[in-house]
Parts: sequence; structure tokens; C-alpha cells
Amino acid sequence: MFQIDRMGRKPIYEQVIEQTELMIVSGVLKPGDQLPSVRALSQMLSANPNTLQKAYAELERAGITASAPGNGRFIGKDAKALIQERMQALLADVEHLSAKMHVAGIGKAQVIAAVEKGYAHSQKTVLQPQKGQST
Amino acid sequence: MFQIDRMGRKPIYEQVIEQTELMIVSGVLKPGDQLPSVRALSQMLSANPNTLQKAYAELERAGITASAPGNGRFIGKDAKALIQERMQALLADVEHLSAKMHVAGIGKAQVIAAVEKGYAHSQKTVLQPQKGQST
Amino acid sequence: MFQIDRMGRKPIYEQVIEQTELMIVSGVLKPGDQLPSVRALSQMLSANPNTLQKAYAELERAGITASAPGNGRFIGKDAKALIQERMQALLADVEHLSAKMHVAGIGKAQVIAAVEKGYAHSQKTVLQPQKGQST
Amino acid sequence: MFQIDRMGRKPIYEQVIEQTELMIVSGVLKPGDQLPSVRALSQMLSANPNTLQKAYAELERAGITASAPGNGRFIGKDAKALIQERMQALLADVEHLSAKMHVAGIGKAQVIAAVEKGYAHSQKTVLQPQKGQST
DNA sequence: GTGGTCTAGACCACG
DNA sequence: GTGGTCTAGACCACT
Repeated sequence: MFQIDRMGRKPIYEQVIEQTELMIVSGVLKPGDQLPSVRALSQMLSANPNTLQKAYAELERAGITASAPGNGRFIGKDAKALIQERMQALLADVEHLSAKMHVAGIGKAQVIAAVEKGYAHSQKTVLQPQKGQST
Repeated sequence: MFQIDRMGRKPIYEQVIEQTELMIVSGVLKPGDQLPSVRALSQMLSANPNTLQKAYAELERAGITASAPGNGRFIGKDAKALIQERMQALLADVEHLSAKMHVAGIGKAQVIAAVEKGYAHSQKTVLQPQKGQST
Repeated sequence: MFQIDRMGRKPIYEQVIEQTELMIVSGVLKPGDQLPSVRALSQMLSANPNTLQKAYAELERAGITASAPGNGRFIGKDAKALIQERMQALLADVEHLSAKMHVAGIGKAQVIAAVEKGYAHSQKTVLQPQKGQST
Repeated sequence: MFQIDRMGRKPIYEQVIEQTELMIVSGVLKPGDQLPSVRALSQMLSANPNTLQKAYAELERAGITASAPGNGRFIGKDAKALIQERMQALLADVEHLSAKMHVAGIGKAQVIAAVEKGYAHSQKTVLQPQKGQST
């Protein structure tokens, strides 16, 4: 269910957040679904419960999940919309990367080809954690 | 000459590296040009000399600069080519971002529009440090 | 009869207590009236009987209700007075909130306007559980 | 500088957040000021560094502070405005409390008197942690 | 020195 | 069983 990369700069809790968000936005997890408990998830990933607690806390703060103490943690009603909205910010990243590549003399065609490739392989690619931002 | 952002996750030494590379690849700095000394730069940026030493060391390790002890530090002959090669890795980032956006339901057209925008404003954009990689 | 919010910080048993008190103090429930049994209420709210047991126990401890074993649970004679007395403590909360707002530069007029608004809409407002005490 | 109440429901990290915000909004702390380091504060309050880290992280997430790793943590430029905006939410609490008191038969005059009292004693009151929300 | 992350283990309140 | 808070102690990267 989760795929964690312990090496690499990206902290575990961020990976959990990102993958949870992707599962929501891609429909694997739906509003009302219950998330694995911190303890259960901590066993699955063999990570410390506190680390997962931190991940979940951040999802809750963003309004993506809601917790009912004693009952578990659930995906909120507007989770998908909230995430999609935040994902719009990725466009700014693409823009910035494109600017760098332009300056570096990389043809626009190559960049667009990369975009196409991403759209083609999305399922396979997205659930694997990326190795490390090369910037 | 350098524009650094003290707040924000990207470490100062990485910002110095990136901006130096961008200045080389965009032709502002040419092979044979001399870089400011660690001490001089440390005053310009009011940053710790160790920090800049680290940045320069990494540039040197990558073969981008060469130091003639006692004479200063210069941009290497193949600097531009080396950097361009490394920048190819950015394509993988674009691909990964595209995959995420596909899953999030963001249209391919929007992504390509962002690419176009990046290619249009490259000069203005690139020298400003980006706020934070959302990935 | 009861309106409970499962998400949100306020525990269910406190919500039951508070709403029971409000119904008493507002005259919806009168001394001698019988409360629903733990089992019945647990079905109505689809909540754990232990939770409601806890709520009732606290009401009883405060002298607001009295149970005749085997006969049910009834609202005590002085229930209203007792609750009103406890509600005086809310004045301290208002005072504390006012102090914070003063420091924050919020005008006294705005605070008083909020009080007026509360007094105007009391019926509608009070039976809905509040989202979260910001203090 | 900080006044912590270890008993009572309100967690330490929330108390630190609240008191920091109050110090900012009341002008004791100004934009650009440096906050005590997590380690220093952890000694002052004889609390665990992680606890304070959590408090500071939340302030940062809200845009109230900014951290420069290796340099310390500073109060952001718009800190005061951000907090004031959030404090507007307290008006809703006042309104809700007022509604409850109306139902409980507490005179509006008493409530307004409490507001006045709060505005009068704000300095003394606000820096002391409140004992416990009576609701 | 600074902030940030992680582990380990404990305790509490809630249902 | 659940989530939430706290402590203790460690490690890392950055300045």
C-alpha cells in the first residue's frame, strides 16, 4: 500500500503524506474511507508510530482527513478537491524548471516530450518514490 | 551577482552552486573567468565562509571550476557542457511531475502551457530563487 | 434529540452532557422527566454504551439527575439551578477571551456586537455543536 | 518569558503557541526578532526539545515565523496581521458562549460586564494561562 | 551553535 | 482498540 524510500532526502512522513494524497486523488481512497491506524501503519512500514502520527497530523491540519479519537481516522469529504487545488502549485515548479532548461539550451521539444512521457506512464511512475530531486 | 534566500528549505550553498551554474550555462560567466574569492563572496552575501567554501568545493569536484592555489578560482573549459549534461536530469523531474499532475486530473494542456511560460520568461525567472519545491 | 459531532475535539460524552444541560436549562426537559436509557440512547446515537454511561454518570455526580435503579433516570428537582450556577463560570471565559481580543487590537464594540448576536440567535445556535473552541 | 501550566488539558505546545502569538500581537515581539532556540527554550521551560519543536513548527506552518537552519528562527513580517486575522475567529466563540448564557438565563448585562472586565485587565490576565475551559 | 527528523517507550483520554 | 501528547536520546545537514 505504501512504498517508502528510507535513503534520499525526503523524510518518511512527507512520503506518507504524498502517497496518501496520490491515492486519494487517483480514487484508490475515497471520502469516508478509514485510514490504517498509526500503530498498524507503523508495523506495515516498520517505522515509528510518532513518525506516522506526524504525517497524519499534517493531513488533518490540511483538512484532508478527520480523526475521531477512539474510532480511527477517515478521509474527509472535500479531500480530493483540496488536494487538486494544492497540486496546481506544481505548475509553478514546471514553469521554473522549464525556465532553467531553456537557459541551459535544452530544446522545448524535449521538455514537452518528457511531459507526454509522464502522462503516458502516470500509474507506474507515480506510486514509486522518486529518487531525488536533481536540482 | 548572487541572490540568496536565507529562509526557505534550500541551503545557501546549493543556491550558490545553482546560480553559478546558471550563470555559466547562460553565458554570463565564460570559461577562464575568475570567480570571487571565498572571502570576498562571504562579504557580499554576508554568509559564513565555510558555507561558500562548501559550494566552491562541490563545483570543483564536479569539474566545473578549477583552482590555482594562490591565484584564485576559474571556470573550467568544459564547464558549460558538464552542466548541460547534468541538466538533462531535470527532464526526469518534469516527467515525474507530469505523472503526478495527470493522476491529479490536471490537464496536459495546462502543463504544456506552464512549459511555454517558462520558456518565455526564462531570464526573469531563473535568477530568482524559487520558493519551495512542492514535490 | 441529540446532535453529536463525531469528528472534532470535543468528546462525545461531553457533548451529551452539554446538550442535556442546555435542554434542561432552556425548559425542554423539566424536573421529573425521564431520560432515555443508556441502551436506547446508544442506539439513537449509534454510540458506544460506555460513552453514554459516562455522560450520565457525570450528570448524576453533579446532582443534576437521579437514577432509580430498575426504574430509569430522572431529572432532579434542582437541576436547573445547579446548571445555571455552573454556567456562571462561562463569564470567566468571556472575560478571558475579551482580554485576548483587546491585546489583539479587536475593538470592544465588535465583541459586544458578538454578544448581542449570540443573545439574538440563541435558540438556533445553541443546539448545534460548536466546531472548535479556538482558545 | 513563558508561563506554562503542566496540569490542565491544554497541551504544552499549544500554550507556547498561544503565548508566542500574544507576545507578537501585543508588540513584545516584533517582526525580525529572533525566537529562543528549541534547545534554549527547552531548558527555560524544562520541557523536551521535541515539544517545543512542535510548537515552533506550527507557528512556521502558519507563516508566523520563519526558520533559517543553522541560524535560528525569526518572526515573520506579517506575523501580527496573520494572528489578528485568526483572532477574529474568537468572536464566534463569544457569540456561541453568549447564546448559551442567554438560554441559561444569565443577563446580557452580566456578559457585557465580563467583556468590560476583560478589556480592563487585559495585560494582567492574558499572560497567565487559563485554568480550564469550563464548557 | 542552529533546525529537522527519527526512534523508543510511556502515559492519558476516548469509545 | 483508537488518537494525542510527552520524554529521552540520537543522528544529520547547515552555518
